[in-house]
Amino acid sequence: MRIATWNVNSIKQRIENLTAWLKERSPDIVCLQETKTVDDAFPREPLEALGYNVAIHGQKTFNGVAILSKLKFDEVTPRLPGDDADDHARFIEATVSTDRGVLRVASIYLPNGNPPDTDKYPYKIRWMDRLAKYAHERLQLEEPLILAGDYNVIPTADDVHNPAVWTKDALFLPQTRSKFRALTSLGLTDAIRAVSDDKGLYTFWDYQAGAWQKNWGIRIDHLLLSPQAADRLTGAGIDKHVRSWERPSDHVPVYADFAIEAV
DNA sequence: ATGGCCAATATGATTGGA
Repeated sequence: MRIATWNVNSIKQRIENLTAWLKERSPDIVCLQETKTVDDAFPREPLEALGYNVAIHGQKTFNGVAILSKLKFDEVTPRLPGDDADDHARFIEATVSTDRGVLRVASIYLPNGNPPDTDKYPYKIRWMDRLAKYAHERLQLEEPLILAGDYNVIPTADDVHNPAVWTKDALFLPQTRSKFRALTSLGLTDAIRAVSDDKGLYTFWDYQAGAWQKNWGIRIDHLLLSPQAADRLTGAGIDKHVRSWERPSDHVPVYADFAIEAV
């Protein structure tokens, strides 16, 4: 079972890159973020033509998440619990059936939080608290659980080209990193860090200032695994080459492989 | 760190991204 996450920065602008990458990497389940469209306008057909079931939770203009799955969905649930007034489309969870029982996958688009001196930062922190509460509850189910998405968190100084530049950014502030550690400390494993201690593993390069050409990247897209998923992890990687394609997203796909099979 | 981008929106200047 191969499970991936990709912030596509508009599903409509990225549909050709997405289908090309799906053919190349053949993931079984894909979590998408920043689809940036209402559900009625989501391009389902080219994805269904490749054998994917499509679960979407979008909104006009901004945000938007989706899950693609070659396995049939058993349950699909949009919205992160904990704040009924939060109308941003940033979370969708689905379950599928496997030889290890229920496999639960969530596609997550955690708020950016910049600039930190506005109400955007406390919204990010509250969202992280809600995510930790949700994760704590889900972990008690003792299922294979994968929380995959754009976390907008640079976990450590090894995950950014020049840490000093980012010290006052919402993605790297001490409180942000502390909240991320609180999340992983519940018992979640960062799939990429389970397979590599290398520096320079990035998932995002800004469109501006030649960031890609200079490799000024950051690692902010993560797959966090419950113990029951981490125990079955066989590999993980970042498809960096996708950033060099025509009309790229500023993020690239991240994937992990598991010794878990469809039934 | 920024000279340099990109996407959506009743299409022209703004907002959001990270």
